[in-house]
Amino acid sequence: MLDLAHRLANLLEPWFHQHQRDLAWRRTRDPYAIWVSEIMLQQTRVDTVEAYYGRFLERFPDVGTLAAADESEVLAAWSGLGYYRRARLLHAGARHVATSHGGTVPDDPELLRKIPGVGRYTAGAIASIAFDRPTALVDGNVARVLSRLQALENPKQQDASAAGHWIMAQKIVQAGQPRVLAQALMELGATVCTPMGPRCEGCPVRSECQALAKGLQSTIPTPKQRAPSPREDLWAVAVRRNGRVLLEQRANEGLLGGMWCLPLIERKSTDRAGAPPRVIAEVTGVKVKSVEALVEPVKHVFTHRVWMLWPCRGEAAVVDVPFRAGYEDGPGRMWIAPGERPRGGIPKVTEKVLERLGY
DNA sequence: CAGTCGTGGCA
DNA sequence: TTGCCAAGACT
Repeated sequence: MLDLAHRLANLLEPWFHQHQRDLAWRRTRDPYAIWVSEIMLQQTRVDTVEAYYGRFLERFPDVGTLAAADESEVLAAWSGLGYYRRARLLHAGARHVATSHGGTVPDDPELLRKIPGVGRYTAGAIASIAFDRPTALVDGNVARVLSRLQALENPKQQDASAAGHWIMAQKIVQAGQPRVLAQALMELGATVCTPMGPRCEGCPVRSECQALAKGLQSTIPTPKQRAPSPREDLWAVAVRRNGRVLLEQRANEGLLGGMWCLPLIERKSTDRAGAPPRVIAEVTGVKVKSVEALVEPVKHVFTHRVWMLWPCRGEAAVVDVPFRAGYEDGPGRMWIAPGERPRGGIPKVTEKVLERLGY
């Protein structure tokens, strides 16, 4: 009698060959391309990634190109994809591989793990998918599949960090073709063993599923409770000068680190006519002669907070003074005309506000 | 180790 | 409309 891992492997391999989705990153065995896809896919839906993956690889076709690029170019290519630290870590990772491995992505999980932005999951994914090395990988999909298969009702055992999952995943990927089984486990979680309304009728491993046998397929894993997102009301200040508006690059650390945004100023319940000119001058270094507030705020929901951005225009007191070349105004400051954008990264939230303001 | 970090789609 | 959450890494 085969053990569970081998029975699962024997069921998953033919199922994956027949039912896998046709995804761009499955049409290559280039470890660099697979690495890029894994970083993009972190906490991000397949449909979203598909819009970025091809363009990114055209612009940065190999490790050397990415390593040689400016960070601003990388962030520009990542704009709109979110979790921008991933892009900066990927860039740092490319430089690490270029420097320490001569531009060749290593196949050893221990070495992969040393690449910036590559954690335990991604190291396992690259090793197993790109190099067909039997290396465990547990993401949200795999954790859910394995939790249901074994009817694990303890939330600590359900988490992707649970030791039991990594042991089981290791046994499964080495019970057949690692490249196939690694993707099959995730594909099953993404298309059949979904968080809500799992399609157990079409599941290749339903005969092995203890959750289904107990009728627990919809209650495992236990939904995690999240703290409510605090709401922040901010003025999004469009300081205008000669028809251009000032953008500033945010600090490298923290939310939207390194991205280009309008200056943001805390909006107190007392002021409604716009950000106080004195505060605008303090924050931007530009004196404004008048401020005009728009009526409707732009709502932007992050994972852990909600921004209510209140656009307001401030006309610079000094006009008709020529800009410097390129309209750059010192490091991290730039004046843009309507339809124009800085070299670097622009988050969606900035695009939303600029559009509202007619830029 | 619990918190941080974007965005969009869907029930 | 609101809430949930999707191929995690890092601190």
